[in-house]
Amino acid sequence: MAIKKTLLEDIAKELNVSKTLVSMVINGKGDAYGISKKTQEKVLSKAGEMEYTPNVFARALRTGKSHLIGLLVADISNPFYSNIAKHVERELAAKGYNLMICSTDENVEREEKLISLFAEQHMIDGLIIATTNTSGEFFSKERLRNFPIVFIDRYLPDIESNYVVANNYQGSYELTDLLIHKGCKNILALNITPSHISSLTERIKGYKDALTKYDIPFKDDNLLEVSFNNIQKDVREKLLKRLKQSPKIDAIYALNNHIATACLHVFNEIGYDAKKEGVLFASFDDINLFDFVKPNVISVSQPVEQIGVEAANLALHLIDSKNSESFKKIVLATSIISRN
Amino acid sequence: MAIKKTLLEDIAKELNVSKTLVSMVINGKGDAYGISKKTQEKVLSKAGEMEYTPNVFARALRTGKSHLIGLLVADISNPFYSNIAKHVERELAAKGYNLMICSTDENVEREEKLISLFAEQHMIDGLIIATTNTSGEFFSKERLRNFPIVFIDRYLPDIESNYVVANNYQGSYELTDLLIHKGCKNILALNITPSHISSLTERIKGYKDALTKYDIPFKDDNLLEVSFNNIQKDVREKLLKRLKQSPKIDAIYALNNHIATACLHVFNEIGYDAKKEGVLFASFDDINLFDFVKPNVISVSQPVEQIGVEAANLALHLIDSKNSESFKKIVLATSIISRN
DNA sequence: AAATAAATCTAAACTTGTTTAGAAATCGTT
DNA sequence: AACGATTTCTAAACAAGTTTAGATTTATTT
Repeated sequence: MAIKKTLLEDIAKELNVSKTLVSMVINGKGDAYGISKKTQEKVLSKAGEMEYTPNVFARALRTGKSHLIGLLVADISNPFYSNIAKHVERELAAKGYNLMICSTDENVEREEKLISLFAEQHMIDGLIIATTNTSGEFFSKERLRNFPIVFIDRYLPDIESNYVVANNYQGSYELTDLLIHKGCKNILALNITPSHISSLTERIKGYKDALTKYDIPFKDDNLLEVSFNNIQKDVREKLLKRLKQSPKIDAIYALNNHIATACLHVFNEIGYDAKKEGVLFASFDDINLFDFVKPNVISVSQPVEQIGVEAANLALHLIDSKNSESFKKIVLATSIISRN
Repeated sequence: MAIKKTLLEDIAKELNVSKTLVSMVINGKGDAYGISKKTQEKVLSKAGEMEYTPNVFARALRTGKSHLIGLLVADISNPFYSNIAKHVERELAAKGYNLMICSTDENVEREEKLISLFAEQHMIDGLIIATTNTSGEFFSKERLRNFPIVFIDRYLPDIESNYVVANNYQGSYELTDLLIHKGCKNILALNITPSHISSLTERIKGYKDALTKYDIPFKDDNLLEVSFNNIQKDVREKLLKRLKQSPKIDAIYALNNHIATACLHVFNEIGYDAKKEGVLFASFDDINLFDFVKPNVISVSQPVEQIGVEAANLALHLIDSKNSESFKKIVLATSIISRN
């Protein structure tokens, strides 16, 4: 038997005023609607006394605004995403918005279902998303066309959109450049396939362009593609095979943190000592524990906090400015952590 | 200019029936209300054709149910919590519920504010929470008394509640037991203070009881308390100091993953080689990258998936059974990962 | 003091569904 | 054909706010 909640009407009755007035005052529009200061105070104090809190559903139903922003990520257990989530949440909280985080489990269907529920239903006022979708088709739907959406981490090249991403090309280029400077000529890159994801294609491009700069020919043998659904097994298989082939590699470059972790597992399993073999190990995406893992990890660190903050503010901006001017594309610099 | 959404009424008009009927059919209550099969089919096909999706706010306003469950954690960027979140989400998705994850940033006020918003407002149907609160007072409020709440990771000893936690006592006891079996007699434990958090007090208890079992007297010098707000700095300071004192320690036991990471940073900074020093390193909470970090980490792994699944199901159970029978307390076994 | 203007407040409509109470149509029975 | 019983459907109330249009009350002007 739940306690009856205090309603606007209850306060109104207590004070012998209309609930209209109470609503206006509670929403801080007392002055705008010319409610006397004295009355405003009465209402506010009574509301406090009666522990009034508005019913979010009634409010959202009428106003079409929920003051809720959705964050959809592929996998909330990935520290890259959970760190972004933390910063988005902080930034939004400061602005009076709440964040609803959902993990799609790398499942496109689930992602689309959640977007339908949240965005089309206007359950949320805006959406921040690291999409797992391969094309922009879904987002081009009439109903979503005018919904405030901010892509993070990845964007879809076939549609115009607002996004906040790290400069994947530049980061990968610099990392490769560093490896080359450290004397590497046979850098084995491990990527995810199918790599329709913008961040990954750009990392590959940066890698290749850096090679080109130093006249190092790119060899197909030095780019292993591992299946997205089976990273661990694939990395194991292909890496083991490649390690036996010549020309011998002098660096291993994992294109994201999942692959990096998978490589570490393989090293561990076969007792591979990269240092002894004279092989450098690098990873795009930094994990703070990399500071302590055995093969030294040279990594590209993404500005996680900045991504979160910028994405939050961009989302809020889009919500405020209904007339969708131009699309905002924010590209943030990465930094190399070399851990000599 | 947002496209006009399809409403129940629109479908009703198209078919020349009442919106009541449409609502009944859409909610699968057609048979219960005796709507003819033929009409039901008409409605369903028209609804599909017009891409109808109900307004969640209107529905929630009327029914008082949102089919949304809240998950409040102190810090979503902590892999322990983000992993639980992932499993809770999976489990709930399978049951037709959505999860709303919020991170309170270890801020009690923010936690209470979010609970007020979500729970008291019935924005969510149930709450799963790793509370940062120190007492059960807030949760004893009339308004929350009958709200379905499942505590995870930590519970509040001063109130009766439903909870799903790991067996912190047993895990810590076994870990200490293992260290002793490996020859350790001076096990330095690092804990967070003030340690009102149930999980931590139980870990301490397990540690002490294991010592007692082997007639090893507990020494105050072997329990360092680091401030919650300043883990890194405190660990550094106190650990460095203790390392210089005698009797020399032969094991370092971090009572959670934050402390473990902080210890690793200190080791790194001062070039402390635990192995060479003959000191074992242990941690409550496992992180998968521990597999690769330099001082071997002996850890207690919590059944993250199980915690998530059990918490989700317990929450759903509480939502269904309004009459709050007895409180369910689920305590799950941990496992030791010794990484010799 | 009447007329006009300004300040303060309110009744009713509105948001979009769900549910209740009851109407209309169909059927079966004598 | 009349009656009640079923079957099928609907109008209106309801959830709890916000907003609009307009009503009162008070103040100002002549």
